[in-house]
Amino acid sequence: MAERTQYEELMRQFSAFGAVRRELGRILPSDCPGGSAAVLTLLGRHGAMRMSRLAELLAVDMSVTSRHVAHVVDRGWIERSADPSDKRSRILRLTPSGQIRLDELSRRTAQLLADRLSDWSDEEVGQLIRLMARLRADFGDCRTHPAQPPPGETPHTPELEHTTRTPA
Amino acid sequence: MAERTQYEELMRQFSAFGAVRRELGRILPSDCPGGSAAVLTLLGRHGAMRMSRLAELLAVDMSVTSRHVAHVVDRGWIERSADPSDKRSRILRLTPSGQIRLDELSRRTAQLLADRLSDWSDEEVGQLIRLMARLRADFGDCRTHPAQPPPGETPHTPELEHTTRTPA
DNA sequence: TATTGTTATACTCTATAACTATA
DNA sequence: TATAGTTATAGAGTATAACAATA
Repeated sequence: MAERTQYEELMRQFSAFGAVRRELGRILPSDCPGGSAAVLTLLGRHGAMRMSRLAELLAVDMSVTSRHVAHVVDRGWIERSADPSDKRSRILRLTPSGQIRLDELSRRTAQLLADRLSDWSDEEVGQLIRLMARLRADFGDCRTHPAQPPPGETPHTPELEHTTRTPA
Repeated sequence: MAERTQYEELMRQFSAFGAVRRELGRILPSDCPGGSAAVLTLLGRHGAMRMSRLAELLAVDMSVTSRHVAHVVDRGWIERSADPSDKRSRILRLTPSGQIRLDELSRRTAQLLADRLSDWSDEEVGQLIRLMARLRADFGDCRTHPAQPPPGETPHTPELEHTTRTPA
């Protein structure tokens, strides 16, 4: 358990991290914004999956996922096929052209990181990865355990949710 | 210098960090979005300053800073007074009501972090702070050293810039 | 002419809500 | 009735460009 001033400093670093995020976003091709890149990356890493699973991995609402996916499908980078076992579901899968796109993105990103973090040791990069993974885990299931809303405000999720979707 | 797969993993963590950011955003009062909170925090930490300095600390374009500041001024949380030494400039300063708002935000944020990171040691939180600060430094001056733009794309900043503003 | 700041416009990401189709 | 997914709409954040006032 850390002290309050430490939490304030951590919050400051979180806020400043936006600059890193934006810088990484600048190397994306104009037809492949961040949302599309995230979809390609997750499909590349985890293989074919349903929309709901992708929404969970992206940690955003399924409506958002649907929009990102539509953009990527339009460009032919993934295919959206029917799930024979449940006709409501759709299975997402990288196409060969999507794999090429992903490889290119991956190469470009690694290049930029290698450039900016040239004086970081392997161990230091690993440390940051571990801490951020743990951070994510401890904040994980954000949408299933909503924070106490500000007084006078309506909570964004009225009850415990076990899905990553808009309440009906 | 780390390996490529490590950079890809790091990128994945960066991407997933969005969920943490959004969760932290959910505890903000509806009249104080993230941009306003960042303005208050930086003025509280560094004291009165000019727009250009604030834009530099926020690491966003001055046009964005201007918008955030206008929102905060409208609510009476900061005052925007003329700089006697340069009539083009404006000095920003927290008002007493802004200080109260900031204290409240700070308290609420520390509370959420203390809750989510309850099993992190003081040392671990410090480690994350140090690594993120270094990350920010190594990505720092993003706008003054633009990354190589994608092939076939126009660079966002045509030349080396030494200010945080839209090229005229 | 160059600099400080503001405003108008456009784009991305996100959430909520309403809707369709299937279970 | 509940679930998977889509679409419409609204709000926040950001960047670029054009502009006004001052240096």
